[in-house]
Amino acid sequence: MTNIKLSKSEENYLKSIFNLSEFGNKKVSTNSISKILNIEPASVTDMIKKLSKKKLIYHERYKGSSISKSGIKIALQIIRRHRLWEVFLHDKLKFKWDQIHELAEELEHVSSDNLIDSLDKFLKYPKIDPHGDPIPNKLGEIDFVDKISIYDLNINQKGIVSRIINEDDEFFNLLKKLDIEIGTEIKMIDKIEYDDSLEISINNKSVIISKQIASNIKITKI
Amino acid sequence: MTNIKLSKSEENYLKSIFNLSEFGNKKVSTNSISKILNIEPASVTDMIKKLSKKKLIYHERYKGSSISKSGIKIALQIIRRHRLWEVFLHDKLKFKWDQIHELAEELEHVSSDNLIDSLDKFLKYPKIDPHGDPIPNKLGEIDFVDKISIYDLNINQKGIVSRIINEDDEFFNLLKKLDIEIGTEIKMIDKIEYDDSLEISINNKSVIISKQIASNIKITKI
DNA sequence: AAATTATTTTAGACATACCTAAAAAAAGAA
DNA sequence: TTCTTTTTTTAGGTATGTCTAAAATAATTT
Repeated sequence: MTNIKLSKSEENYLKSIFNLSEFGNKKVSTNSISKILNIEPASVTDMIKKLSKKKLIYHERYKGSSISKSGIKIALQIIRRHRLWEVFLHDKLKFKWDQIHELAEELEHVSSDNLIDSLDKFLKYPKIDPHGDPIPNKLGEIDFVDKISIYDLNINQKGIVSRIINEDDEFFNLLKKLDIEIGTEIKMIDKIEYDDSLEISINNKSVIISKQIASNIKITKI
Repeated sequence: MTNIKLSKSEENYLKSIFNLSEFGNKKVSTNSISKILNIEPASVTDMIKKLSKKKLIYHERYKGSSISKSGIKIALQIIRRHRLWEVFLHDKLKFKWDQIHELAEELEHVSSDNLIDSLDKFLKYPKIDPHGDPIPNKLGEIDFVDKISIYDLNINQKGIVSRIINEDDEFFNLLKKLDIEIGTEIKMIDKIEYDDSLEISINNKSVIISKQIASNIKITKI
C-alpha cells in the first residue's frame, strides 16, 4: 500500500468530494465543491487537477469529478479520524456537540495510523460518533444500518434514535430536555396533519415534536 | 489580550528560539535556529523578520535575536500544549517514549485554549510530562524544581529521579530494567573514578550505571 | 592589522493554495 | 435553434515558507 501523504487541503477536498458523491456513486460538480469548502471555483479546478494526477479522483473537463477506489479508501480514513476524535472530545473531554466538529476538523489531519488505532482502542472501538454517524474501522469498513426518517414510523411502531443531524447546541439542549439522545427508544403515537408535527412517546411519556425537530432525527426500526 | 493566531511554522520558530534562549536570557544566533529546525539560514532570516515585526522577538542585524515578553508567553503556551499531549499519549494511549515527542509536535499546533484546558482537566492537571519536564499552567507559570546531575549527589545522599533526557526507546527499556523511572528514589553508594560510572541503590538493590546513562538522568535532592 | 573563515543577510526562484477577471463550454429559455 | 445564463476552465497574480547563490558583515587566525 503506497501511502501517499496528503496535505491538509488535499484531505479536505477529498473528504468533501467523497461526501458529495454519496459513497462514490455520483459525479460531483466543481461548483458544489466550491460551495461546501467556501473556495472559489477556479481554485477548486486547480485542486481537481492535482487530485486527478494522483488518481484519487477522475475528472473530465467541464463534466464533473468522481472519486476513485483509492480516493474512497483515503476519504474513509479521514472520516474515521474525524469521528474518533469527535468521540474523544465528547465522551472524554466533555465537549458539547456544537464544538466537537470544528475541533475534530483540525485533529483529523494529524495523521498517524498508530495514533488513530491507539485512540480507537482507548475509546473501546466505538461504532458511532456522538451524532450517530458510523465510524469506519481500520480497513475502512462501515457498519451500515438502515436509517429512516421518523415520519416513516407507523402509528404504534417503535424505533431507536440513531442519528441526529443538526449540530448546533440549542438543538442539542432541546433534545436533552425531551430526553431524546442516540439510543433512545421512541414510539409513534400520532401524526398531526395540520402542521406535520408528531406525537411520540419517550420512556412512556408522550410529547409533541415539531416538523423541524422531527426532520433532524433519524431512527432505526425495531 | 490580543491573541494573534500564529502559523505552524511561526510557532515552531518561536518555540525553538525560546528553548535556545534559556528562558529568554540569552541571545540566539540565526545559525543555531537553522540547525535545530533543519532550515537554511537564509530562510531563518526571513522568519526572524516576520516575528520581529510581530514584536515576538527582537533582532539586530548580524547580531542575533532575543525573545520578547509576549514571545515568551506564547512559547510557554505552545510548550504547555506539547507536554499535555505527551502526557495524554503516554498515560492514556500507552505510547512509548520514543513516539510521543513526534506526535505531540503535530498535536501542539491544534490550538484552542478550550481544547487544551479540557485536556488538562481530563489528565487531572499534571505538573510534569513523561520525561519529567514541567508543564506550564494556563497562565504560563511553571513549577521550578532544582534539578541537578546525579553526579552532584554525595555518597549516601538520596535523590528522586525528576528528569530523563534521552528520548529513544532503547534507553527507556534499559531504565525499565533497572527499575528507574520518574519519581524513583535513588541513593549514591559509590563513585567509581576509573570510568566515571556510579554505584547507586534503587529499592535497596545496588546497581552500577555507566557515565552515559548517568548523564541522561537528572534528580532532585531530598 | 590584514587575511581568512564563518555567519548572516540580500536577491531571486519555486511550490502550494489561494484569488480575480476573462474566456470557453454546457445548460436552459425564448 | 438561437440567445442568454450558468458553470467551468484558463491566465495571470498574491502570500507563505522554503531554497540556492552571492554579497555583506563579523569573528578568528596569522
